[in-house]
Amino acid sequence: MQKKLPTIKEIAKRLNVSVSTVSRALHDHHTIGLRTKMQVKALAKELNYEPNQTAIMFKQRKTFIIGVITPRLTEEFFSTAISGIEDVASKNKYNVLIAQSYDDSEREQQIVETMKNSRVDGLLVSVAKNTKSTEHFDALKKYNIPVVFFDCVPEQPDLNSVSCDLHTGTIEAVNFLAAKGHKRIALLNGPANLPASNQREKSFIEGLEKNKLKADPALIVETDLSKESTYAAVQSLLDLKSKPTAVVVFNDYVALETMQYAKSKKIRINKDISFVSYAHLPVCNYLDNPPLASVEQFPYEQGSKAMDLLFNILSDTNESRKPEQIILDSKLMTWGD
Amino acid sequence: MQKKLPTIKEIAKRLNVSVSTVSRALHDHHTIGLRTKMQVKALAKELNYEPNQTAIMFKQRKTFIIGVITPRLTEEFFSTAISGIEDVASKNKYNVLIAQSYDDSEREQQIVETMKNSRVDGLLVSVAKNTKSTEHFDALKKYNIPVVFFDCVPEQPDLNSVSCDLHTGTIEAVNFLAAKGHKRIALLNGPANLPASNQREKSFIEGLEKNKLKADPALIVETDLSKESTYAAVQSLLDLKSKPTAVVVFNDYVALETMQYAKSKKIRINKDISFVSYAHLPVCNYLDNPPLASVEQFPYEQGSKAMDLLFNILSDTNESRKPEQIILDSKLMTWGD
DNA sequence: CTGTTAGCGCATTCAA
DNA sequence: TTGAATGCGCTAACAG
Repeated sequence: MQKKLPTIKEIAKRLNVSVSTVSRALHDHHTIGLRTKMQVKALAKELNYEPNQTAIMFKQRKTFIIGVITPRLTEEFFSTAISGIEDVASKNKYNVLIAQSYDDSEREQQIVETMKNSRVDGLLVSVAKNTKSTEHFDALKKYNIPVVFFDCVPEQPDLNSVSCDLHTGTIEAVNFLAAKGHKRIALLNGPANLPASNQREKSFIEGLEKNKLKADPALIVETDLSKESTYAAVQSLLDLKSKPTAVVVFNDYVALETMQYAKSKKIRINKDISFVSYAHLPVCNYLDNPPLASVEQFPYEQGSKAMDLLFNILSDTNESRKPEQIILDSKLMTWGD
Repeated sequence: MQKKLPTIKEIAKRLNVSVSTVSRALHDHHTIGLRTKMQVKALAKELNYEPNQTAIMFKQRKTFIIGVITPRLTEEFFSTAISGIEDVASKNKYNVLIAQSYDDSEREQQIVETMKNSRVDGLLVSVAKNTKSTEHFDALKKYNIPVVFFDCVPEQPDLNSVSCDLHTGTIEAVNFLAAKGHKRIALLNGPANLPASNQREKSFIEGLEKNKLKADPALIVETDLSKESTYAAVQSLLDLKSKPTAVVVFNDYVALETMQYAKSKKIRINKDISFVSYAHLPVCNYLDNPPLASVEQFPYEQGSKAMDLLFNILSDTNESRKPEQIILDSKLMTWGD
């Protein structure tokens, strides 16, 4: 329970002026006398007056709070994205409320409900993996709470979103390997039901074709992202009569497990088989054998741009603004300085 | 700007009852007729009525928001701690507002100000490295906003805090190395002005003594945590006539750099020189040569216990509650399953 | 330039 | 069991 703090009423009483005068003085309203303004400000400072934000939220129907929902914080991708969000938000005097869905659609739905009730001014969401429908977000429209999706964006038109197109990076990855002379390049992909997986596969095949390599279906395998599933997928590649000499892996985490497993099978990393991945985690810098390269998806930029977009929407008086999809290009990068 | 939503007044009008009746009905107040209660609830559901949290915050002088300030989110330690906080908070219907100080004391101060103005019910803080004074937190007492510090706790009595005592883990670390036959054990410590460094050094020396090893001052070196400084510190150890055979390193990040540098100097990791560290980052699992062991500081537990403590303080009617310092024991751990 | 007044949505005290 | 009235702190429309 908050303590009782000085209010404009208090200041008004002491100065024998009206509350509106005090309010105007504190806001540098143009219809205020310089003398009274000075007096009011002086007393305000003396009393350590601070406007009661909750009263302002209530009155203005505006909380200056942005809600952010991500699957988890501990994944560096998301904490970096949130840093981007927070930096932009704080520059605009907004606060950031966070919650984790743990990739659980139901929990996500519940969080949306909470955020709605606490009257956030807007929402930034990277959806849970198993979120298929966007119904629980549609409800927010009725409440005039704009949503901007980022990174993991629902497959649906007419949404505001910021995402990173994996196409360029994937093509670069295949080019990179092809340039090194690899002919049999495998794709260790994520679950087929993820848009992220489809994008990778599509671009991967396109990359092969561009390099006049034919796509062998046996070289495209899939993991549900669990360790066991990844191991099985890798093993299936190793079991092939004609093994791949290079693998494009779903992301760095999976790549770490993949390489660990391969190593245990006496495969020499990046010699017998080369690896390229997605995410470009800084920590791979410290590996003895990191993937040769990794597709950067710019989480900080995604976060900050999503926040920018949300602010644009919020400050847009036009009610029926067209949804905007901002798409960044991914980029193949190495860990060299 | 929020849209106009159904209010209790609206429900009251439609049902030809008073607003107070509606309010009571929705709260299952005991002085309410069953019939009217049912009617009210039915209509509330039909209209999709949701109580306006901002009005409640305003009226009740309570926001159900907890502010969390950490140096940065991208460090897994902190994002894990925040997960602990968020899990406990959401179980108690509280929301979590986050902000990063980037280890800058001034920025931290500014954030405290913002949080104070947005009337958070309480604050959880892991202070910036260069924060010496706690003045900016003292101010919060006047506003009745309790603060619980965690992990990086100011050296000052009479604070509420949750921290992890490095003593046990450090002793275990030295024992561990001594048991492996190491006689010359070095400490690559952090900046001397950090409490965290002092704790390590004190316990380190105690550990040596317990193992009847004498502490050689030349074996205690220091890094300001920058890569260059770390390299220099490592080099100074390698330059010794009588090199250490084992090093206790400030944390895993520093250890990664240390080992990378040592490797470049043809030192065989954990053969020529063994390494033990602090933090126990999961990602070290994937290194070819992780430190042999690392002192776990239980960020999730620190976060959740700090949140628990804050709730206890918040629900404590007793104004002058004694400050409580909760101290967890650290623990030396390896990355083996 | 300044004062008066109303009202945001809700909980709550006092009457009935 | 219910209603009427009040006020939380602030902004803003309107009147002077």
